[in-house]
Formats: sequence, structure tokens, C-alpha cells
Amino acid sequence: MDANTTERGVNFCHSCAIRNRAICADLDNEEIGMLNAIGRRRRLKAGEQILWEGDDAVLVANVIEGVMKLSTQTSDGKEQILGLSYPSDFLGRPFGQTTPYGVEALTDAHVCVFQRSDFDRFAREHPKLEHKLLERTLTELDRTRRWMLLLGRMNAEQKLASFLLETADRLAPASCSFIADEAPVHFELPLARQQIADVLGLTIETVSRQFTKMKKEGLIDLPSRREVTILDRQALEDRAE
Amino acid sequence: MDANTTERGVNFCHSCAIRNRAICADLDNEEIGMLNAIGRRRRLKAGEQILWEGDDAVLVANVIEGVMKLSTQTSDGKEQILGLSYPSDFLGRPFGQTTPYGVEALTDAHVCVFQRSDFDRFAREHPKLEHKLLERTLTELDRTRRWMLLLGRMNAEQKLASFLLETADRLAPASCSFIADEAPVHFELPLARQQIADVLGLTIETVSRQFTKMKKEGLIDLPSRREVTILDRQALEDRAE
DNA sequence: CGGGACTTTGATCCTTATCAACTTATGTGG
DNA sequence: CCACATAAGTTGATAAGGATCAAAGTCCCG
Repeated sequence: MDANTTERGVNFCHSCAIRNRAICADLDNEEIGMLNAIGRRRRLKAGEQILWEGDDAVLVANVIEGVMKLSTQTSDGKEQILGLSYPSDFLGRPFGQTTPYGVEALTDAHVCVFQRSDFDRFAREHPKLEHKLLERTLTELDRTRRWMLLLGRMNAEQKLASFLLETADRLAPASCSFIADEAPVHFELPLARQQIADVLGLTIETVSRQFTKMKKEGLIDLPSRREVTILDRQALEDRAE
Repeated sequence: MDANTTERGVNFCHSCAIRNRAICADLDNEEIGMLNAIGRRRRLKAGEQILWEGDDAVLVANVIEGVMKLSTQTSDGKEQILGLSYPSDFLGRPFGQTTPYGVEALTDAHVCVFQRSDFDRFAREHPKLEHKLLERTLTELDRTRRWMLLLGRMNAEQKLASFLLETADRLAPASCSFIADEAPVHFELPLARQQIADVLGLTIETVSRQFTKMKKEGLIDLPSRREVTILDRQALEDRAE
């Protein structure tokens, strides 16, 4: 069988925007063909959910485009966002029984989905893929632990400043790529105020007040609800500590 | 060469307390022999540090006995404990340049240490090991994300109740193993009050007050500073939500 | 334009941090 | 073995940061 096509149609992987950044980066053409055969692309509307906390873990996916949120709730209904996934990030829980958190698209998104059983089998037979997945999972664990410092020890100002800086960095590769200063000074927030609050462990009112304060102090500008311009990156970094 | 011995002495792995639970569980005798050859055992005193945040990542290790803490600090010196490692847990950052957090023994401990370069090479040549490490890392990521909910959305009472329940569960395998109710009702805390505060993102005073309150309410008993007896597990679970 | 969702702003309250004093353990040398 | 020193933990008083409750303002999309 030609590695470039599958029963499900053409091999999307060759033209994939994240071909060189996702966990499939190290696979050769034949392997990519096999992976392509068990996966399929799926478009998601902003707000659409693809994984539900507590469900059997049936799907895993790569994010190709857009921003996804991983979240859970306390029993009294307060949400906590556990992480955000950007293009080339991996989603879902391979080698596990249940999905440990819900996953929802924040923006219109594009993902590459696999049945977990298919993916697990493929991964076990392809150590190169498992290795990439391991490196990615280790990086994600580091990032998550850094976020714990934010949640456990930072005040509202430090939290929002850190969030804005990280968002700018993470959005960078997708937009332009000035190498000198990678992070865009101007960007569009993939999250509404309430969602930012859920990421930072704050209330929407506190987030709003901090935005207003930073704007008054000239650190940022807010041309519209979803737009942010960083006017004084150094000062913002100082606030984030 | 006999797989049971190395230049550094006998193969400790065969009698290792965590032989069947750590990432080396799936290796056969020959492989274990090779791993044994590049590792060495090390005893740590309570309070001894083996990894420093920001250093080059030169070491990785398995915890054999004792409890280790992973921690980082804000620039103004407040500590945040990022996680605790119990026997059979893996420590350190393979495939990475720098150590992302400090690691210190909370109790007298026993670890099995590898040069990261040796370990990385061995792992890449042994997919079975990499797979175990991947599963462990995924589990650790899940656990860490659950901890984010605690840090971001729980109040002091919920935090301490959750901490006591998790500590009881994690200490279980080391102590007795009643299968009916695995978690011991009575156990010794591996952490001092200040360290508990650093785990939970609270101050020592708040932790102390919560301990006193729970004791007054008959949920727990505190025979000594480091000892805890759970008197009403159900009530404790209700407090943790 | 008009309605609904999202956001900002204001007033007040509550939890937890902070500061300070006191108590209880742990350990050391006379 | 006890007295004293030091570290660890508890308790109390006060303050501050953020939550909560309430209302007004703004944007967006039909």
C-alpha cells in the first residue's frame, strides 16, 4: 500500500502544520503512513468538548490548530483549568483507563484523533514515537509543576502577569516569528475573563480589576476584550517576579 | 560477565524492595544486570539534598526507601513543594538540560542513582524501560494536575483533609497491607508543619489551626507532633469534598 | 437597534496572612 | 539527670487580599 494514501483518504500528515513539531516528528514516511491510517482529522467549534472527565479513555489526539483547555471541577462546581493545549501538543491519556479531566476547544480548532487502543498499540510498536511522547510528557510535567508555584504562592498581580507572559510565548510560533524577540507584543486572548480566572484560581472580578490596574499603570493596553498589547514587557516580568 | 555482579559489586537489584514496582520491573535478568552496572546505591540523611534547582541535570534516581520532596521558590523566598516522592517513584529529569526543582530527603532515605547520560543512553536502547517511565510520568502528571485543583480552588480545611488522606494512601504499601482497607488509620507524618504548609500553599499557623480544629472535632487524633490517627475517615473525606 | 452575554466597578465580608507571645518538644553539657 | 538552650508548634490579635454580592456599563450578533 502506498504510504501516502489510506482507506480513509489521502495522507494528511505530509502537509500537516505540526509535522515537525508533534510527537510524530521522528517517524519516517512508512511509519507516518501507518499512523495516518489509524487517525482522522476533526474540526471543532469553539466551545465544543471532545473528552469528558471520568469517561473511559477512548480517544487521544494531537492539537493541530487552536487552543484547547483541560479542566476539572470541585464537588461544589467551581472549575479549575488544569492546562491549555496549543498546536503540536498531545491530548488524552494513553495507557490509562479513564479520562482524568475534561477537554474543550476554546477557539475553533483542528485536531488529529486516534482511538486510544489503536494508538497504544502503535506506540508500543514504535519506540521512536513513545520516546517523543515521553519527552513531551516530561516537559508538560515541568510546566505543570511551575504552574503549582503560581497557584500556591503568587498573589493576583503575579498570577495575571505570569499568565500574560506565558500566553504571549505560547502563541508566538503560530503567528510571526521574529527571532530577536519571539513573543508577540500584541495578541488575541484565547480565553474569556471567567476562563482566565479559572486558570489562575481567582474570581472574574479580581482578574478584571488586575487588568484595569495594569492598563492604568501603562504595562499593557486592551484595545478590545480579547486583545492585549504588552507595552512594557520588563515591568510585566518584574510583576510576575 | 555475570549479570549478577558488576565492577561496583554485587547486583543489588535482585533483592531490591521495589524491584517489581519501579520502572525496572519489566526488565529481564540480563537487562537488570546492565542497569545495575551503571547505577549505584546511596543513603541519604533526613534533610540532605541531592538535586539543586537550576543545576545541570546530571543525576536521575529511583526512590527505594523514604520520602523525598521536590520544591521550588518564588524570588522573594517563599517555598512551594511541587511534589513528594515515595518508594518506587522516579526522580530527576531525563532528556533535559537543567534540573527544574530541588530534591531533598525528608526522612532518612535510600535511592538508586544514575548519571543522567548513562541512564538516557540505556533508556533509549531499552524501550521496555522507556515505556515504564512513560506510564509513570503520565501518572505523575495526572496526580500533579489533581493537586492544582487543591491549590487553586480549595480552602484550608479541604487542603489539609485531602493531604492527610493522600498521605495515608501513599504510606500504605510500605507499612502493613490489610487489603480490605489499605490506608493505615495511624501513621507518621514525613513532614514537619512548615513543610505541610509549603505543600498546601498555606502558612504554618493556618495548618496548625486546622490540625487543632480537626482534633477538637474528633476527626483525627495527634498522639505526637509527627503522628496522626484517623478517627473518622468518612468525615475527613467529606471535608476534602 | 435591541437583547443577552460578557465585563467592569463599587461596597462589604470573610478567610487566611502576618506579627507577636507563649508552650511544648528535643537535645546538650555540666 | 537536670538545667538550660534551641527548635518546633500552638494560640491570639490584627490586617490585608481576594471573595462575594450587587449594579451598571459595554460589546456583539441577529
